[in-house]
Amino acid sequence: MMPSANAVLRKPIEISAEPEKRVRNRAATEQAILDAAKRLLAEEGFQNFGINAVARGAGCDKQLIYRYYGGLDGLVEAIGTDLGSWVKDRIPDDTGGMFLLTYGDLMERLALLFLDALRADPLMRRIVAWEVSENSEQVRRLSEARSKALAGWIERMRGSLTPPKGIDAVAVNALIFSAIQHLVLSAAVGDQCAGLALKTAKDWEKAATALRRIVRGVYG
Amino acid sequence: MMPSANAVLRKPIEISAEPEKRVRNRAATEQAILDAAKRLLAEEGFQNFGINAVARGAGCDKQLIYRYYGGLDGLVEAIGTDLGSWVKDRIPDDTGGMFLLTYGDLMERLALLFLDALRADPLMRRIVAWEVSENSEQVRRLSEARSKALAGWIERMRGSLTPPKGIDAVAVNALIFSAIQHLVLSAAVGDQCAGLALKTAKDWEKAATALRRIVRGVYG
DNA sequence: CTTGTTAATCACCAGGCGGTGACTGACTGG
DNA sequence: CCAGTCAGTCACCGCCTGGTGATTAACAAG
Repeated sequence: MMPSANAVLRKPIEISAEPEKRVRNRAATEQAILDAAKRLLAEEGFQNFGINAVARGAGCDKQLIYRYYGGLDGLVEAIGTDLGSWVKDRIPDDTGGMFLLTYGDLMERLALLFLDALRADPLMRRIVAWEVSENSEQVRRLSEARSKALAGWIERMRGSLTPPKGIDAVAVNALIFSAIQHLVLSAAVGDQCAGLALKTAKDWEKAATALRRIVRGVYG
Repeated sequence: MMPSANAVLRKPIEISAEPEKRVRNRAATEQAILDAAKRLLAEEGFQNFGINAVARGAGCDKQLIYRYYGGLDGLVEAIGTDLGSWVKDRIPDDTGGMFLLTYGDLMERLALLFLDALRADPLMRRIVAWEVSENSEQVRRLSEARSKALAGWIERMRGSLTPPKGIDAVAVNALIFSAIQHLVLSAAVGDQCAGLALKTAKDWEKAATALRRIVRGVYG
C-alpha cells in the first residue's frame, strides 16, 4: 500500500513560512476558532457564516467548534462577550482634553467618535447589518450585548451632564445613532448613501459637518 | 406495478377549495412568479431567497423562472422595475392640502411620510436591509432603482422650494433618511432601537416628535 | 511497556441548493 | 390527420451545508 507515499499524502499542507504547527493545545485552538469566526464575519459578512466556513478558516475540524463552543450559537455568544470590550478598545473614554460644558458638546463629540469608530470596524458593521436583517436568537443576543456596551459608554461619558428640558433625549439620540449607523453601513457597501458620495476624506468631512449641524440643531 | 395506485400517487395534491388549476397561461404564470418572489422576499427576507423557494411559492417548476426571467437575477431586476411604481402607490404625491411655505415644512412632511410608508411596507424594508448587507450586482441594481425613485419623489414634491443658504442639504437629508431607515428596520426586527421602545402607537409618536424636532433643528 | 485521557481528525449522512437536458401534453395551423 | 409550437414537468447532476459517531494520535502516569 505504499506506506511512504501515503505518509507524504497525509502530511499536513504546508503553507510556506509556517514552520511548526501548534498541536494539542486546546486554549490556542479555541482562540484560533474565535479569531477565525470574527475575521470571517468581518470580511465575508453573516451570509456565508457557518460551521464549515469557520472551521475552514481556523484550519481545524468543525467538530472542535461543537466541542469547545457547543456549536455556532455558542461561538456567536463568545463573540458577543468580546464585544463588551470593543468600546473600551476602540472609542476613547475620556473627553480628549476638552471640557464638555453642555449636553450639546457631549453629543456632538459622541456622535463623531461613534462615526469614526464604526467606519474603522468592519466586524461591528457586519453585526449591525446582521441585526436589521435577521431575527434569530443568536443575533438578538449579539444585538443586546452591543447596545448594552454602547449605552454603558454613553453613560460613562455623560458624567453629570443632562439633556435640555423638554427634549426626549432617548428618542432623539436613537435617531442620531441610527443615522450614523445607516450612513456608515451604506457607505461600506456602495461608497454612497442616498445620493451623497462617501468615498474621499472630503466626502466624509461633509457628512461630519452635516452630522454636527443636526446635533447642534436639536441640542444647541 | 399497481397502475391504479400509481395514478393516485401522481394525482396533484389538492388543497381544498382550489377547484381548477390555471393551465397553459404564460402571462399569468409570469405574474404568479413575480408575485411569489415579492411575497417571499417581504415575508422571509433575502436570506432564504432563491430559485427553489420562489418556484415553490409560485407553485410551478423553477425551470419556468429561468425561461421567463433568465434566472434569479432577471427576476430581481423585474422586482426593481416594479419598485419605480412603489413611490407612486405608497406615498402621496400632493401636499395633503397644506401649503408648504418653507423648505423646513417640506422636509418635515417628507420625513414623516417616508417613515410611515416604510413602516407599512415589509418588502421595502427587506430591500433596504439587503442593500446594507450585500454587495452583489443584483442588489446594487435594486438599490439604484430604489434611490432613483425616492429622489424623483423628493424632487417632485420640492417644487420651487430651496434649502436655506449655507446648508449642505444633500448631506443633511442623507442623514435624516438614514435615521428613518435604520429606525424602522431596527423596530421591524426587535420592536426597539438603541434603547427606544418602538411597539405601541405612542412609542411611534415619540419617535415622530423627535424626528420633527431634528428636522426643525436644522431647517428651522 | 501499558493504560487512560484528551485533542484532533475522518468518514459518512440526509437534505437543500442552483442548474440543465430530456420529456409530456395541449393547442394550432397546414 | 399530422407536424410544429410552446407551456409546463420530471429526473438528475454536482456541490455544499449542518450534524454525528467512530477513529487516530499525542502525551502523562503507573
